[in-house]
Amino acid sequence: MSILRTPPVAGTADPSGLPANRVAAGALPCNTCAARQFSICAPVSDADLPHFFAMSVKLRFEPRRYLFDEGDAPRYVFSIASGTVCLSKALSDGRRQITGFLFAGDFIGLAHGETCAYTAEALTPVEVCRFPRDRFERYMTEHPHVERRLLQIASTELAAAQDQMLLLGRKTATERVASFLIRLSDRAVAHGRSGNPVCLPMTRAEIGDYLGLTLETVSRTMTQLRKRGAIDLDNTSVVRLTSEETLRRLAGV
Amino acid sequence: MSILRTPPVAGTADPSGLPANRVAAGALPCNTCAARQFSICAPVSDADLPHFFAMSVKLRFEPRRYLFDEGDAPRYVFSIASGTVCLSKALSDGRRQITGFLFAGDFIGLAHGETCAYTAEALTPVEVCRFPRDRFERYMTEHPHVERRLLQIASTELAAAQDQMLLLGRKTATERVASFLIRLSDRAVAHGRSGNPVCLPMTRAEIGDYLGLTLETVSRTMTQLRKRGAIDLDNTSVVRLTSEETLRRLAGV
DNA sequence: TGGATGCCCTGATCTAGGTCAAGGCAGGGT
DNA sequence: ACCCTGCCTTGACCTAGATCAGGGCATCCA
Repeated sequence: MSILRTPPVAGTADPSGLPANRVAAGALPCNTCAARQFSICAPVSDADLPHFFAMSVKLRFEPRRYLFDEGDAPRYVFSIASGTVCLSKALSDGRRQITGFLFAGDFIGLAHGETCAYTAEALTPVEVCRFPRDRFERYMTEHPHVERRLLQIASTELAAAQDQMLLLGRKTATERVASFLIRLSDRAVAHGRSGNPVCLPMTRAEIGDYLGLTLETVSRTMTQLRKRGAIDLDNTSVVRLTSEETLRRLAGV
Repeated sequence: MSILRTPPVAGTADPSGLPANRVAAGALPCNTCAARQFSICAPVSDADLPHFFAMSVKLRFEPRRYLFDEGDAPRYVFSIASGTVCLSKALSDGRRQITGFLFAGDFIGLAHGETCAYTAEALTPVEVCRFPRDRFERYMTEHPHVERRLLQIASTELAAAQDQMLLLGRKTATERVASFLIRLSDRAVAHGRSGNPVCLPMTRAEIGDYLGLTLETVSRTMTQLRKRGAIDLDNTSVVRLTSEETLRRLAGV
């Protein structure tokens, strides 16, 4: 696995040219960060934001780059500013399970023990704020609001994981794909974007690795949903939900 | 679903006969609770234990009783003192996925939103300490050590959930059953008990609902593991791991 | 302009595990 | 002593989805 790991590409997010962790308070990029309100930083007070921000470095990862790999020492935690990341676990023969797709506002760094429990890979160009794990934990200890927020995040993640177990253990291929499209749509709405033309910033193979199916089955199921009048494909990565009701029924509760 | 719900049976755990939440500090059942060191109460200081304990009621649930049901208002959180509980989610047609088996020391109450996200059912006679959710949260706010501990628990649960997604999405039936037996064995060891004759306090159907298989496949796979020399069945609910190495190999990483 | 590459779709065939059915065995009640 | 019930096992058969294979269509680069 770790052979596949590629080093991160340093970002250029701070237009001031100053080192990312030494920015004047008034010019904090956080103030214009679209992901802020959905992020771990949401409960950080304006007064404390410079201090919080000072712990971080903003980085950019190109598609197919790894933020970290299963088995690495967990030195950092991340908050996604933009782009799509997938988390995955692999078996030694190459079979893998994607455990989640993450978007702007999502936090990466839970569930690690002595080593990283999963791989985090950029699927699109990704911008993240990266925090050293130990400093982040110290900060949390001193700022219970942030710790409380992280507990909420963990709790939400856990509920999502349980939903996914139900999907993987008991749903049919049609139900899986329909559920997946609905979740993406609902998530877009929750983040204030349109839920209807749903963007799929991942390949059919990646969807398959998320849904416990092969890419062929994902593809076949998509055309089947199209023929049933539930969706329409503008191109392979933009899905219009022509009948959300049909889709929700096919998703099977 | 909620039709199935049965009311809890009040416990008789406190031999003093006093109401469970009014016990003298010196006589705290916590002091002799075998589960204490593995529980949410582990980080509670001895000095604070009476206060913590005063929030709780000790209850006993008989097999097949529900602690709560998917969709209920989440009024309580629980710490298991003894017995086995399963958490599950169901589809409207009856298919269900067990998302976890819980034992002495485990905490129940994460991952709920407005309503309970899953059903909790006693598989054996179960003793729990039950805390009102709101009082428990207030206590946490005032005792960061407990909140920190809950975050650790949530993080561990999340890692386990991701393992389970890999199992459900990508492992074969043999790998699933072998992984399951190994996990039970490892967990017993982690709790200071013997890892080798593994007890299965759940039925084949329940194992199937946990592993995304049918009870027939679980049964067939067990006899296959027996024929391969990996395990031996003393009776249907006690498994001896005759070759742990074979079993770990069959579990596939 | 013409490969080369990466994704996607679709058809033919295969198989792991599901479904259906029958029988065994232990424990509990009368 | 007998039945009933719940659980487990095993056999015969079936099917959803995997596997294998081929072809299409963008995008990129020489």
